[in-house]
Amino acid sequence: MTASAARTSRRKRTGNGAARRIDADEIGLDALVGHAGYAVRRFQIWIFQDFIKTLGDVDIKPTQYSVLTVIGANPGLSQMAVAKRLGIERARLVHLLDSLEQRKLVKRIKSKEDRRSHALHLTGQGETALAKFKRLAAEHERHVEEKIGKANRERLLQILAGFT
Amino acid sequence: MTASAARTSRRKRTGNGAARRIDADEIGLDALVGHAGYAVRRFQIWIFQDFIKTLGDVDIKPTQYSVLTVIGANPGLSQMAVAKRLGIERARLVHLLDSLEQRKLVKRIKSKEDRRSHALHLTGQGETALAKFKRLAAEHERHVEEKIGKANRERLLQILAGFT
DNA sequence: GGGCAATTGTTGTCGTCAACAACAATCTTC
DNA sequence: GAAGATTGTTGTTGACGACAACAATTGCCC
Repeated sequence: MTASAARTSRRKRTGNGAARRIDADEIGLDALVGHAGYAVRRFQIWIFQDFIKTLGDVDIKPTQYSVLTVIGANPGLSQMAVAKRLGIERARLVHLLDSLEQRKLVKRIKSKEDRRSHALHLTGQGETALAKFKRLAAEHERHVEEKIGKANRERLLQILAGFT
Repeated sequence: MTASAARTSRRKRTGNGAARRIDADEIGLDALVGHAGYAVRRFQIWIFQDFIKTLGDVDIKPTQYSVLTVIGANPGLSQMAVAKRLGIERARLVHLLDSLEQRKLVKRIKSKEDRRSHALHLTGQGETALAKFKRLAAEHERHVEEKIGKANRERLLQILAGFT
């Protein structure tokens, strides 16, 4: 049916149609190639793994990094505002902030304007730590460049700019 | 510090530095813009949601679709081969196939060459169903085109071709 | 050719994460 | 002031990846 059915293999046993011993890279994906979602999913897995590995020493994962970055750039934000901006549920953000607060990177300050909400700030430690995280994140970004090419990375960011 | 700190708001109360009432779209992302991983993650969320919605009537999710497509294009594959090719763990694939087999889309046939393994095939129902799924998936792909542009989608697939 | 390592499918556990629902405290609105 | 909305919190559920253990079977090695 497809081209892959005619390929050879380490232990070929063609003819009866049953199980041949084949390698993963000779399996045809057929319609799957040409699906943006599939390519994006695989790429996203790769990129997250590299991020986690590159920031492994400081134990910061992508979501934590995004939270710290947004708070650093917008001190005093409420949890609701951060959650909405990053597309995180506020229930999830609670635990994320619990962890970051325990590590003394972030502090929740009771707002006086709205006593329901917390104004989020980086601690002193948090600021210097974030600076280091950003350096490591830049290193990770260089890995992306090495993987797909500098120009392609630029183009990718341009294409997906509407989703930030 | 950042430009966003000087912006206005619905209920501005600048000066004391505490909580202002601000909208999500006026929060600066600072360093987050320019991170490929963040853009890709947001895009992937959007694209999966659209896929799930578009294939909602037939209740097929992206992973199920990828499994059916690979089996359809390579009949007789073992579970191990499918798992390796799609980057799914074989433990996870067990449940996926249980579900697809219950829905009479896929059948596991005991292989005679290697009695440990199962040769995976689509059923008759599975073939006609997959044809329908592919039509819906093509519709989803058109949504992607409308979102980012036809040329950009092509370029995206080209850039990420190495991850399929 | 007999024994040992590797592979395949399966089951189970653990930790992460998104999606909800419910709740108390507080704010907004009328 | 009362009713409804919002904020942070807690808890539950289900999907998912990573791992480990296991039986059945195969491949390999001496």
